Amino acid sequence: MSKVGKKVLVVDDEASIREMIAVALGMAGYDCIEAANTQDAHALVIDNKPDMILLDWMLPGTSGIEFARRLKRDDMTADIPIIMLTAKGEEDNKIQGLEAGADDYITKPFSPRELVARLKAVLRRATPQGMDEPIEVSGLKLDPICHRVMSHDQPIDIGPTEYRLLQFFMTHQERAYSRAQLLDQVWGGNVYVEERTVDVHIRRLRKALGAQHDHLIQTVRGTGYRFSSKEG
Amino acid sequence: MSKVGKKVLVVDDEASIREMIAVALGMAGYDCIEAANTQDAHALVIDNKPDMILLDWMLPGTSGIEFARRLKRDDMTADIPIIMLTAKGEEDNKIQGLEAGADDYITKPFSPRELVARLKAVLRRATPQGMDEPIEVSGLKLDPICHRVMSHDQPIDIGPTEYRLLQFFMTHQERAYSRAQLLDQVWGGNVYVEERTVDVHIRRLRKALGAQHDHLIQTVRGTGYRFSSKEG
DNA sequence: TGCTATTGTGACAATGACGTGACGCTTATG
DNA sequence: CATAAGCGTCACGTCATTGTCACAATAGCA
Repeated sequence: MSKVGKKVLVVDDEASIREMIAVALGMAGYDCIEAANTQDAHALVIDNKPDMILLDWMLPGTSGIEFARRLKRDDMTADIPIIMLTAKGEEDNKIQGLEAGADDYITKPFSPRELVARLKAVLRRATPQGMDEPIEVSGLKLDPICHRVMSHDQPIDIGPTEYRLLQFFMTHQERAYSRAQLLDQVWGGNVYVEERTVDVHIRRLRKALGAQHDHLIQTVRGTGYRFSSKEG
Repeated sequence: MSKVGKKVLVVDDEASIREMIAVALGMAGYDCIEAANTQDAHALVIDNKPDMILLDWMLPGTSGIEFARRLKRDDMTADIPIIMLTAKGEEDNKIQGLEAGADDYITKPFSPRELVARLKAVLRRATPQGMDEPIEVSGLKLDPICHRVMSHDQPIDIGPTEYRLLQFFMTHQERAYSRAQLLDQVWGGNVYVEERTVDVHIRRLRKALGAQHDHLIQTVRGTGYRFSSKEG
């Protein structure tokens, strides 16, 4: 039934939080190792090579962000996804954390279910080969490194949300997604947004793609949307 | 008409709060059942199997947290998401509530809009869709993941009802079904539609499949229809 | 061959889902 | 501070889908 659990390193100075996370992850079939500070954590990373790290922002000693930076600088550990745990209202920290290389963040307090959901999403997204390689479909090219979309060598100007939407579609082609799934994957799990908002961004993306490529995004009536180069 | 809303159990000792929530949920298309204490609530959970529970923290008798723990301990009820209603400033309670298995919390006072939004988000996370395998019969392939029907790599365009009809047939081949059975299985149990409506959708499906595949759907005179790759 | 029950077929109005433009709000940018 | 850009929501228009009907076609049977 359950696959061999991925190893998750939890870094937090509060033992009760670690305990709660460990329980939640255990029930979801993950192996959990714990550290109370970044020094122990660093040793455990080298030692156990976990598949993912849950990292509290507020830590005594070296701050979480510094720890994240150090991991991302080392090729051996740069590929390990990091989810940052932040307290409510620390918006600035989130941005800094993401810039430091974190792959997602969760605001405390969070539910075990949400934790596992985000964790799954990040692990799913963390396909090593994918994230930085350009993707091209029938003359439409998305380059994550340049953070730019090109249509036959002509730049296409779109907003951040449309970019993430297109990136998700191009990395998950052929498959149909409901509005709810798109909100989860593109907007992030814990935002409360009307489902019809997806329609509007689909519209903006289609318009930006132009007649040349807008047929790539197909409406699946009664279900959601799909990205496919095949006609539909 | 057919959209039977999800059932939501509201547990709160103040009737006015329950009333307000019931109205808000009703307008959003949810069925709402109410309980004033955890004993009634527990009976209603067993009885009605709600899809989600809104649970006030401060309750006379068994506290909300105890109630939540009991539900999460029972396999039959452990999967029901719980949103806790807490008063402002009860930060400790929130953490305890989440540890007890609650999936989210809302701080009073809250707007109906926020309530519905959070509720949607939790329900969205709680209902992952199953990964179904594609089915193929003599060049006709139905892929539930792409939500698409292909005839020898050519997409076939059909409406949602025809899609569900075809999906049911392809997962229940070789057997004849009456119109009443098809209405049950494809339309859903408690909708009133004429039996002849099935004929019309069979017709539409056959037409969409084209001469290539329409013989797969066979008329069983006096009984109903059957999906089979064998002739006659 | 006729007769009747059953099914096929095209059309139609009502419904609902989706597309589309506009608006106000927030946040970046100068 | 002013301006611009991006975002989420709404209201309305448009079109696909749906259930129903009337009538034509067909199979089964006397």
